[in-house]
Amino acid sequence: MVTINDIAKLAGVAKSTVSRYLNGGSVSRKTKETLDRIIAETDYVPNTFAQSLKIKKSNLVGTIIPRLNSYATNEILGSVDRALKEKNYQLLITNTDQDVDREVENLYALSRQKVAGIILLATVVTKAHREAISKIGIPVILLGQRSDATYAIVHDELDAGYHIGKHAVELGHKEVLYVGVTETDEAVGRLRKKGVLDGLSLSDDVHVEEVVVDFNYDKAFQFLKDYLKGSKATYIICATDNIAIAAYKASVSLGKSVPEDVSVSGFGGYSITDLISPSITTVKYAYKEMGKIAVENLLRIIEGEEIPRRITLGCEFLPKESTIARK
Amino acid sequence: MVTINDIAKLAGVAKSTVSRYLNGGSVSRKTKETLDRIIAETDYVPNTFAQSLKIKKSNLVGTIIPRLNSYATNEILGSVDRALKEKNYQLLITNTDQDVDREVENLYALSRQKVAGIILLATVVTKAHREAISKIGIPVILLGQRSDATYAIVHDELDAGYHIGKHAVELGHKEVLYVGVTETDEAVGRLRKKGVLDGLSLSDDVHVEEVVVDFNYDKAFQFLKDYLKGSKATYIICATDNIAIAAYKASVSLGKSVPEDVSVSGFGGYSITDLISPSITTVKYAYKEMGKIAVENLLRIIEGEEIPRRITLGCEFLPKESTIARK
DNA sequence: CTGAAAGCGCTAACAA
DNA sequence: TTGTTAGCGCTTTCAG
Repeated sequence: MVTINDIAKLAGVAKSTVSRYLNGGSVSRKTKETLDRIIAETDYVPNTFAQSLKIKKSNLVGTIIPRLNSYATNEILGSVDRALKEKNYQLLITNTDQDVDREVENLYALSRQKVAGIILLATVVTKAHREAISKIGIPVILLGQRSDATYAIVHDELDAGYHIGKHAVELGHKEVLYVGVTETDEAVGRLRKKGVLDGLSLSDDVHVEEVVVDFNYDKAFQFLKDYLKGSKATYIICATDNIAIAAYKASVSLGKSVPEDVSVSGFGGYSITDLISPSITTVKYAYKEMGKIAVENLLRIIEGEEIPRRITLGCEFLPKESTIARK
Repeated sequence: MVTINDIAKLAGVAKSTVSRYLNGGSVSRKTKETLDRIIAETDYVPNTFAQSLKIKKSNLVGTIIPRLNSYATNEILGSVDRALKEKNYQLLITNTDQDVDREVENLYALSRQKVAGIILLATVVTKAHREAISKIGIPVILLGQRSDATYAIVHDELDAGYHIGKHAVELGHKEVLYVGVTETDEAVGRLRKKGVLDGLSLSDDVHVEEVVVDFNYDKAFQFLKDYLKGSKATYIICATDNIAIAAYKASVSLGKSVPEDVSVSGFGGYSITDLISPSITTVKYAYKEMGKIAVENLLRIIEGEEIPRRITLGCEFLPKESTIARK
């Protein structure tokens, strides 16, 4: 391995000169040319550990995600990655497999790696999270959940829910089933549902039934396949697109057709909602934008600038075949 | 920031003793207890840069992937991550957005980060790849493509293709359309197709037409929507599940029903093949196993052990509704 | 513009 | 078992 010392010797200068050259300091024209040549010849690359050890920070940005195979996660990660690359940072991804404790563990693990900042796709924010965030002393941006513990970028869940609730009312549905997720998930479990109920309350004779399922497609499907037998709902509002697809499949398996017998909608704007027939009504979130803004702001915090503690991103209502009869 | 020196002073021992304690060397019972306490009190964590600088290797393993939002990638990455975590390694993911040049760039970028090893989900292996691999002097495992440049774990593409070809023949199809991808992709473009043609040749009066499309769903769909107008094929064999879905959608948009008018199948075993109706006949690859073995072997190489240069993973043929009339 | 020297936090001989 | 010492490769004063 060739080091800065080797380069210095080869060039007949001190290593501090090489360092200056490397970091854009002033060097004479002649020294620059020699160094240009020698570095090219030797394929020298600085040792990032030595650099980081010295300057006490790395070019790594950590992310903590609940799972890899999720449309939302992928969209966000993709744009985070792109934005980071532009700024010469490397993405360090840690996956928690939906285990909340591991979110906290990873917060500490990433701090040990001395990442410059952390982007946390949180599901809940517990006391342990707050403690970790304050303890590690590294900028953390929360995505999808709000908390006073740190900066957060969130979707407008209330508005998203409201769109769907209103949609159901406008279509004249009276029996609605809301298939939600645990309320410990503040954003998806509580706010999204609240928005839906707000929208539904535009009419006073809508009857709403509520159930809670797992985020996981298979589990949701297994549950609904049974549950829907006893349901007389004409509109099933699901808290995510995955659950919506499970509800659709479950309905079909019970001999009901969508949207003729029962309407189904989700949230998220996953591309799969267009791939199946009928296409699924949904609300599209600004995942790409979220990732981009997260990076921009994180780097800003790292530079010591101020940014807003809360940013709320808009969403887009996309009515499709699953709630509106096909032509 | 608390360092090993602080701990040493607090405990009244030399830092080498602390280091030994940290790395499982022998320390007296008494020293151990003091250190236990002090480290807990101070929340001390070793500086990974200093460690890595010293021992000249990191606990990072790099991966290079063509894109994030792919079922195959996610499956592999998930199991790689899991396996790595068990061994106390961190995953560093770099995304190339399908840009082959960036695969090579990332090889160098990862070597600069001094990753302990690299798992490369390659699409092609060019001379530049080979050069990079030999230059960086870091173990590289290739996934999905074989090359004499380094270790490789691949799917049994020939067998997979053969299954599908044979299936078409057994169903009595005479007019088959093969929708493939570029042959620069050795595994998917060439071997998979070869397997299919081998299978089809079990009958001598099958007529095969071939076209090449992009891996991208939208692009494939746009192309097929037009192309299929002039096709009289009764079975469309697609090189990936995504393309199969595009072919299915395109067929439907042309008023043909699947599988009554035309059969469609893919490769991969993506979960979406079960989500749409009709479910899509496919060949399931051992993605999870691939990731797991990749990690096991990579760590083995890092430890200096020998492993086989080539590993071929089996696949599973899954006939479904898109080629076999629904009950 | 350049060089000498100190030191980032850690590990690993080597001696005691 | 423990401490001393010498770096790992780099950046950064501080003199020159």
